Amino acid sequence: MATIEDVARAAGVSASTVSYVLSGKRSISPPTRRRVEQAIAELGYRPHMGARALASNRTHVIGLMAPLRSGVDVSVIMQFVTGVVTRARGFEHDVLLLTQDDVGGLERVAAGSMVDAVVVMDVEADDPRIPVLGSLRQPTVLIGLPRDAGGLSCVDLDFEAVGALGARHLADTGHHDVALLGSPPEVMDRHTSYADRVVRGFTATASARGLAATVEPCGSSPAGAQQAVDAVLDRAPGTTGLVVHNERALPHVLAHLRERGRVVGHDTSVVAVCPADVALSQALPMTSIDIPAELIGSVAVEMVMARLEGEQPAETRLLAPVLTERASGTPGPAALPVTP
Amino acid sequence: MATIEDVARAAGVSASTVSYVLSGKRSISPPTRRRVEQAIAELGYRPHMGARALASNRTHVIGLMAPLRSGVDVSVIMQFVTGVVTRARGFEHDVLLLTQDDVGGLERVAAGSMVDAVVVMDVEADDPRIPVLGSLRQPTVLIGLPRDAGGLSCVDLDFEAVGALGARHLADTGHHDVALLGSPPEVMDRHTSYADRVVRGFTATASARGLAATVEPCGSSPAGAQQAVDAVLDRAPGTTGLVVHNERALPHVLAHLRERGRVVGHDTSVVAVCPADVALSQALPMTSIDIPAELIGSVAVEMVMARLEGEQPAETRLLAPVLTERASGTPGPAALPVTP
DNA sequence: CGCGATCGTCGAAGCGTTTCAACACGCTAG
DNA sequence: CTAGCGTGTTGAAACGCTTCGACGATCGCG
Repeated sequence: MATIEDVARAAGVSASTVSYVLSGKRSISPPTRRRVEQAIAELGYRPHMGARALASNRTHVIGLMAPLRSGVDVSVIMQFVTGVVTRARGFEHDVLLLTQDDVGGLERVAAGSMVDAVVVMDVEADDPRIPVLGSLRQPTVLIGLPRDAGGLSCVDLDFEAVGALGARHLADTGHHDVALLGSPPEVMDRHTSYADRVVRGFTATASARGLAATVEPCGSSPAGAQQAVDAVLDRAPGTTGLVVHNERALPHVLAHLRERGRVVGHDTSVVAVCPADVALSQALPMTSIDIPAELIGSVAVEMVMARLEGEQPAETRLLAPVLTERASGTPGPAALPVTP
Repeated sequence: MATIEDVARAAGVSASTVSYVLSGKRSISPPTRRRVEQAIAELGYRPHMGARALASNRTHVIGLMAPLRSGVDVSVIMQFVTGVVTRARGFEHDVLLLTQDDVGGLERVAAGSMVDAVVVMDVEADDPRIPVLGSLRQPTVLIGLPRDAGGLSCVDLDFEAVGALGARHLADTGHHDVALLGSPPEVMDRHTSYADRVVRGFTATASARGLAATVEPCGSSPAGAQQAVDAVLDRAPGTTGLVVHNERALPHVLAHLRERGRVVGHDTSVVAVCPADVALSQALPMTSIDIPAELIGSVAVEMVMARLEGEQPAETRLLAPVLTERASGTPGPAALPVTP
């Protein structure tokens, strides 16, 4: 491997000059710059990142902690990761991947100076990683909204607004009896931040609009979905509008609604909360509230990068949800007052 | 941050002694070792990985190139990644994540000595990354089976055996008219290695067993699945046994078979080729040939690690597929010779 | 015409490890 | 009693880069 010295020699300059050509931190005369650049090209020189990190205290790597256990909303996770990696590359950074359960890993890579900054996904209401993150010297951004961010920056979809938007849309299209099929029971019980927030937004807006609202957790398996649908339809048979916030259960919910004689998009409205591609790959194109996971990932990187330059104060950014109408929506009873 | 010098001072030894305690490359007397370990604990010392990489030429990081574009078999990809990261941690290594399209990234991280080794996922029959990988000084393992590995090591599920196993199972359970619903047309056309191999194994074994076999690409969308099912059933209405090798299309294939009056697990046998968790989360628990993605990922790491120590010759490992019978299988006509 | 400012370049001092050669010490064997 | 050996420890030299301070040259200006 060619070193900076080799390049310097080939270009007839000193190593520091080469370094300045590379970093642009000092002005270099055009002819010198040209000679250096040519030498770099000829030798195929690549700076040794370890040496660079040692000298400059910058690794050009950011750590990303992602929930790799398969199961929950895989495609959302992939999109987060894609957003993070892609945006990081835009800042000339690479991404070191940590698994969710490897809590010690955060301390390890941070204290070992393997990363310049850290992004953590899937943060829960009372996340045990928050104190750890607070003690790192690297800037940190959380994807998710913990109860107490402990002075850390956060970014997330505004899930409370998601719930509200779902309820509002159903109300606006004439539904009166509505239900939210939420996350799996275990997620609900864990009080994963987003699950609670959706419920809160949904029930608040439903009651403000005078709707009769039911909330039911919903397992991701066919059986779980069936059970949830049954629970809602048995308890409130008049339900005509549903918000479904469980990507994996969605197909099974649709299937079971059908089995119970409901025709989605005709006598029953379903609003899915999921990434657009998932909404489109159902049996019926779903009216949905998008989870812009890739965008959130890239915003997270931007925030963390900003903190890597100047000292920014902690900040929380909640992205406004957007609803797209597709085939699974239909006017509810109140929209057709004359029909019995 | 405490440095190795701080630790040395606190323990009353030299820096090199601390280094040897850490690496175990030289014997250290028990009392000294104890003092050093205590100093490390007290100071919360963590070696600076950049410095270590510079001095030792080992980063303790492996590069992983993964197809992050969401869409194709997300859960399989996640499981690969999980397998790689988890196993790498077992070897005290971390994982740097590269996206599939960032071909230059390979050269960048390798030449910049950011990684000790590279694992590349989703390798195609004629993959443009192979020549690049061949020129790296770091050991490399491909997940997938290119036409010409160019002297690189590979690991993959034996997809030819998968196709054969599917056909054999259907033959053994008495089916005569069988079909393979394969990957999406674009994947087939790209001659992605595994798609071709499944087809080859399936048709060869089917014809060896005297079956009438149809092969049909199958898009992942509801429409694509429907079309594929229609194509098979229209062309060969007597088909009673299906192998489906498309995780995303699977639910739609099942739904459409049902719409066409087929009762899977009763008059029609379906063997899914997919990870076990996907097989279990269908409307009906699927008889399936597992794609042990996590295992493959961890094997890839083991291979690359072996190459990091001694010089191993290139090697190709194909994992034997395993079929698990569940509810979607049923005896075919030949198994009931007396019934008309 | 001389003076200070500006520009481009350089030498050297780190950055925090690893590792090699060497050394001190206490033993054993001759 | 000493030569020789093994064991545990050390000092110093890398590793490849960044960056600070300094220096000579060039320039504008009074």
